[in-house]
Amino acid sequence: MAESSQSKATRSAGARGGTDRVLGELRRRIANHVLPPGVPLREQDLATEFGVSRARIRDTFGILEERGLIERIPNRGAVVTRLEADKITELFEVREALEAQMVRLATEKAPPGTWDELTELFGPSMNATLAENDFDAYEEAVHKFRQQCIAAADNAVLSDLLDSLYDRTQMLIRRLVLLPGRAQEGMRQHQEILAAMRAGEAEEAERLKRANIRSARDWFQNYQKYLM
Amino acid sequence: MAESSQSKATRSAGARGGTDRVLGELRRRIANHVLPPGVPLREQDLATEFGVSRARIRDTFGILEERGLIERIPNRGAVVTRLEADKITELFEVREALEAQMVRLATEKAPPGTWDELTELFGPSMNATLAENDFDAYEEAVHKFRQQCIAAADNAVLSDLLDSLYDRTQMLIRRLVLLPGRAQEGMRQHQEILAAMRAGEAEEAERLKRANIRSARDWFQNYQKYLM
DNA sequence: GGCGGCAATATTGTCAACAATTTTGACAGC
DNA sequence: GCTGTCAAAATTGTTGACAATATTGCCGCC
Repeated sequence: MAESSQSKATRSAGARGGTDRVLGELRRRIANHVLPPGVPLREQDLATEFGVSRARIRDTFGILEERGLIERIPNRGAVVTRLEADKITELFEVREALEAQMVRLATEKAPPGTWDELTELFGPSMNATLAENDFDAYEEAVHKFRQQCIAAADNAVLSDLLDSLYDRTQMLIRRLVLLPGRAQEGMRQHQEILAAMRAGEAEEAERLKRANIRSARDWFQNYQKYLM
Repeated sequence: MAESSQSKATRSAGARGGTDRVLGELRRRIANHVLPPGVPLREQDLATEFGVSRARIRDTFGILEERGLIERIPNRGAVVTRLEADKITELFEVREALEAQMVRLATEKAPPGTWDELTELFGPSMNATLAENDFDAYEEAVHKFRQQCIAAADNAVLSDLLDSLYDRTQMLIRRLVLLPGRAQEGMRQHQEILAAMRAGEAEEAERLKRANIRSARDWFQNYQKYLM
């Protein structure tokens, strides 16, 4: 995430000047629920905190709204977006398409050996870790998988869209991991995906990733009342 | 396009106040190359033209930049984005994933009979129209296909992403149609996609749509020097 | 003609003030 | 306690001025 935000700034050669710093920080806080859903955002307060003009904050708000992270209501201000269940379903449907493509492109474009280290990471030691309910290590592994695929896919447009989606859903994804049996299932799925990727079977890897996101969506729908 | 822009305004209950009007108009001009790539956009001039504050224009610029339609350079202003070949390739890769998902969802969600009228539209009379090099009718049919799929897919997040992508690529897509044989190929492909959709074969429809976008990308790459 | 220097001009970025709108708090009445 | 009214306070939206930065035009020199 931080890397992607940084790469965007680099790519635009500082196009947004001070906005990137503010934007990156607000994205982080919103994505992590440091600023939780429903919280109002005050222009002047943020301008003071970040030492920028109010105009700069308003500029940033435009971008945050476009990324679905906040909602602005005329004359009333901005609030951090609350995700409703139907919107989450929509996000999963889009995520399914984009992450499947990410995996497909990564498989097609990556040189041999790219996925060896990750395959080890998702190996027997991780199974043992999960048996002890250590979700941190699993989460970190999934994060690493994700980053490596994005890098290998080598598509900045896709990368940005995935980041944007992730900003909006990461706390939910984190909660999903806690559901009994979900992590173990996800683990198996990632192992299969990686096996297909190592074998260079892009279409199969894509199909498996698609199934992985669909199952996440199913878990969300089955446990919806505990998650929201 | 106009409908989607309108639906966004409705959904947010006027969240952006006057920004939507300005945003919609600038999107239209940029997408259609009324404001062609490379053209500078002057804040004060636009503020005067639209009768809004300069702050409102800057707000809109933030959004346009987030949608990839303009680039802003500190202290120098905004210009309409020029699409380089590698960025176009990236856009095609993303488009492939999203439009395939659009078609898949549309197939899964639409009631029987939804695609009958479109199938007729892409029928023998359109073949005859194309034989006379009447691309307008074909383009209109593809547009109608697209809109109907977006509506049937019933996913606002996906819809917005597709709109955003289309804004950025529509002039190129229009040029592609002119290439000798491209429209005829596209025509066949749409007929096949619609057949799969009518048969309720979501996965097959998706595969065919994917192939359709991939072939568009191939045509772009083969005729790149004539198109840019 | 090309280059450099410099002033004039244009444009963005910021600031402060104020208009417009909304929210909050205090109070009275039921 | 709840509701309505009204003033005070808070916040957004706009405006104009000006600082900061970049561009353009003019002139002189080689």
